[in-house]
Amino acid sequence: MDLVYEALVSEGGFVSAQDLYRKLKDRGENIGLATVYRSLQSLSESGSVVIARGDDSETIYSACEDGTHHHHLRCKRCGASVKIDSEEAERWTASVAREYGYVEVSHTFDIVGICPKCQT
Amino acid sequence: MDLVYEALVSEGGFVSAQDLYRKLKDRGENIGLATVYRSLQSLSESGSVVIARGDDSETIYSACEDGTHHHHLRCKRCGASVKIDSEEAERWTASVAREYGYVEVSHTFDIVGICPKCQT
DNA sequence: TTGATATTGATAACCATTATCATATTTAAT
DNA sequence: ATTAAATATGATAATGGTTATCAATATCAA
Repeated sequence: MDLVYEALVSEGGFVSAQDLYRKLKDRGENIGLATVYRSLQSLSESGSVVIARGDDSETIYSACEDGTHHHHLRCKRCGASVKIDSEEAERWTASVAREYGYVEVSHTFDIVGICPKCQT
Repeated sequence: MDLVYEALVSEGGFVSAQDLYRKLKDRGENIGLATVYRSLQSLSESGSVVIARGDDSETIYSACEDGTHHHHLRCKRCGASVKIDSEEAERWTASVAREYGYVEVSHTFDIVGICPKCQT
């Protein structure tokens, strides 16, 4: 679990479990794919890893110590992400929910683009 | 394809391909699962069906003729959804993208709650 | 009609994720 | 330190949604 977390931290952005597993194996670590999945799930439950789901069918993970609610702007090329404040958007969703009488409203934002480094 | 579209329209909200297939079969239609997937994909490409991805691993679809960019507030119980205007949120994402120098930024919002009808 | 093209349904293949299980490792109590 | 119980690990099988394959059928043009 520590191994997985460190690898994810050194990754610096979003990465899939499969990719993380491959990189750990390439580095010579003796680790199983199941352990990578288990660790990522535990870490996300404990709040030190955030989960996102891109357009493809893979779930992607990123180390993030910030337990407060926020969102990420993610690079579709390299997976790098910046934490973004979303007060405005929070207020917007709350008012929309109220307007239509929906309760227990939660939201997930997937905001992707190309980061400055990945722009040729 | 027409059959799938009509079934999706009569559904009135978000539903998975598997569920739609089951309902069509239960109704006595002679249709294959592959055709349901193919039709939904074509329809989403032509812009008459929108795609969302819930918490679970299923992709869900909803008929939506509106080609303009907007979002949906969806009920996690019954799949019903209301179209919501998102001007505010659009401006917010655009300004965030500019702030961090990201280009070609797109976003997907998944906003779910419990609709008035499903509140006991 | 007839031949070419496209669509369909059944089913196999795919692939990310999860469950299983025997082994190894850690922990706790004596 | 020893040992027994509890837990974590790695390998691999199983799961399930989605896609690819392919023969059969339907559509269309000449």
